[in-house]
Amino acid sequence: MNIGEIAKRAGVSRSTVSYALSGKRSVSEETRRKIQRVIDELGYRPNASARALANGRTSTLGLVFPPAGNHYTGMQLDFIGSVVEAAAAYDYDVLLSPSGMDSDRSFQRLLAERRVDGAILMEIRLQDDRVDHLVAENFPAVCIGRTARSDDDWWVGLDHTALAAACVHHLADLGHRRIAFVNRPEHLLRAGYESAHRGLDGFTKAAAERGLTVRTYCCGDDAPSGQACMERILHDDPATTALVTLNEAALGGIYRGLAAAGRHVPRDFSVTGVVAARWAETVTPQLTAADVPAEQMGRLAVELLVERLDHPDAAPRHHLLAPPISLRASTGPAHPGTAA
Amino acid sequence: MNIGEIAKRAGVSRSTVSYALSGKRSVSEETRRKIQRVIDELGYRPNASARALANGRTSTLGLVFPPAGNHYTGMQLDFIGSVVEAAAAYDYDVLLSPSGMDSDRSFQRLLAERRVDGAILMEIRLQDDRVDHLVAENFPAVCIGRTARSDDDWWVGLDHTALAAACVHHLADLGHRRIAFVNRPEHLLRAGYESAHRGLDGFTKAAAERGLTVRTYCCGDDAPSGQACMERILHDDPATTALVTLNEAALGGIYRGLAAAGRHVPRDFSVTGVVAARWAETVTPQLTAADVPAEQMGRLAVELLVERLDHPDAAPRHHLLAPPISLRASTGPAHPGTAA
DNA sequence: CTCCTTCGTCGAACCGGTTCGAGGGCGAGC
DNA sequence: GCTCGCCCTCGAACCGGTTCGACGAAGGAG
Repeated sequence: MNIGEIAKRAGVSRSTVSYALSGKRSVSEETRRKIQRVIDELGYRPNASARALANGRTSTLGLVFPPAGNHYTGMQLDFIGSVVEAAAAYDYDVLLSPSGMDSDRSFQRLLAERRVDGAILMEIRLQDDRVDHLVAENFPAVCIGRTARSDDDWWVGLDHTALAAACVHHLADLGHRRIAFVNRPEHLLRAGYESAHRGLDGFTKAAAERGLTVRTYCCGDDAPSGQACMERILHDDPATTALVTLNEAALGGIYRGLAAAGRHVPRDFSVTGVVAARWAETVTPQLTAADVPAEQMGRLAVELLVERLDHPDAAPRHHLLAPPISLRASTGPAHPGTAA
Repeated sequence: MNIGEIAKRAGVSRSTVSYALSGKRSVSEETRRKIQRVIDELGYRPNASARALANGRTSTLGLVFPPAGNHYTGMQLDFIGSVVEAAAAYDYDVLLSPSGMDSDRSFQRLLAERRVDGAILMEIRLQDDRVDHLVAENFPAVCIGRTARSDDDWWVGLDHTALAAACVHHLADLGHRRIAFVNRPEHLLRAGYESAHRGLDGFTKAAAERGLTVRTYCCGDDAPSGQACMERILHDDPATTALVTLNEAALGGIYRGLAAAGRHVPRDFSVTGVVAARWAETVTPQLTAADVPAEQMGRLAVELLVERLDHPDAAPRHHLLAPPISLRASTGPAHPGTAA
């Protein structure tokens, strides 16, 4: 039942049981065995709440992500999985908190009620009140993504600017001159989501550098939106021969839109973007893309957070990742007849 | 800081502050306002661990799912999202526990250390030690899926037998005579996962009823495995004209395998199965399938669990769902020339 | 033989809430 | 005017651990 019960049955005091379990003071071998036997018999495990209250640590990490109203993307899901696994390796549990908006109830619960020792934030915005709030309180947190001013903060991020630019250069090298950009949904762009902004930035600058003609689009996070977006692209400029996308969930729809328009990938039209490998391999032809290393990022985020928890005064650290483009089957040279 | 600090500044006792917050005893309007002002000034929120210790409830639900080593399927991910959202509506947090195996460390933590008030289990096996254990302890839990003996238990499940059978009948009605079944990976089947078993059962019985020639396959949870499996199917019996699958993650590979073999869907080959709508819509042509209502199931699981927590002696309840087949574009009449 | 350590154990206080029983103040009823 | 009862409020105990200071016994040094 509780530690007092164990103590009574072992004929020792509560504190001795506690020391036997924690090893923070020496306990005679004989006493330790006596206690251990009682514990094994009763299947005793110390109560987590009591322990958390006494030593001020909950052994739980918070994972803060936007509410699922708009479905999760595969990338977000991969993050969740890898964070949970990595946390388990450090003996931390993970508490999920669907808190997109600033200072909402769920977020407050996590922090102010001290349910978690630290937090990992997903879907960061360039100006993010949640992050500002955490930084101001010096609360141990690590972001997956980074805000506009991120030098003195803890995060693991993708270099979306460089990745989008790499996609543009890849297409330009293949001879494409008129390309489109399919971004995340418009409300996310307006809200300032960093991947949407930096990706768009990288795309636009690289395209200007290479003198390409571009159009940029926002697209809902689902297949039907992807198809509609593809139709719009071909309607707006039928001479478009390639696109770059950050929108994983729209990918299936984009492919369908191309098929419906009679464009063969990659002969008539090239598609590339920033997408986790397992999703890039789902479509046919498989997508040439900068593979988002979601698992690695989740693991790194946990490692950083654990380090920050163990060394409260450590200097901020971060990892900026820029995976190379994996050449698969969705891009090819611009068709001479099609190029404008 | 803590309730004592609030009490001191408001000039009352700690118990009065507690009652003012909980409303379990009446507090004069004046005192209440005084306390509230101090709380607002200091931004006080009661410590969750202390509260949990005192009243024996953590306001947290555990979500037990298999470790991500084998990646999550879209369905699992939809469950996680909907469970978290539904739980938030009832003021519960959700603690994730990656515990596929019986009685492993993470599972023990949740239960024995009383980190959660109740648990939701995913990926149930026909004989499931975890479930037996929970039932034996009368621990408040709800399964997404059901064991072999499930009458006196709490669960939300899909009628996989009926769904697989419905798929078979749909194909038989279209004139298909030689069909295949693509199941979840073999190790899951061997481990006794209920969806794999019941789905296979329903498929086999319905096919026998209709006098169809069948082959059944296990297939890894990813696109490359799906493609390999498709190749095997066409190699083993080139006259196969349709298949039924429970394996969402393999779907993209199955389509690719068909394309590689020059089989057009649905003209030359029909594909159907049990898949969440948003994934069925991702492939081209869109999949005719029994749409797994993942969101509804997650919500129902939380509702059942909350009810069980509120009424510890309530009789077991469950929901068996059998969504109809949504006709999309991946099935068609057996081609006269192709049918054996 | 005495003094001083060291080792093992214990009791008590504490973490920050909740809850119970008791008691003070005040108005109503007789 | 006294008593009864109600409304508020308070102090103390409790939830189940951890941790600190103290203390008795055993052992080594002088």
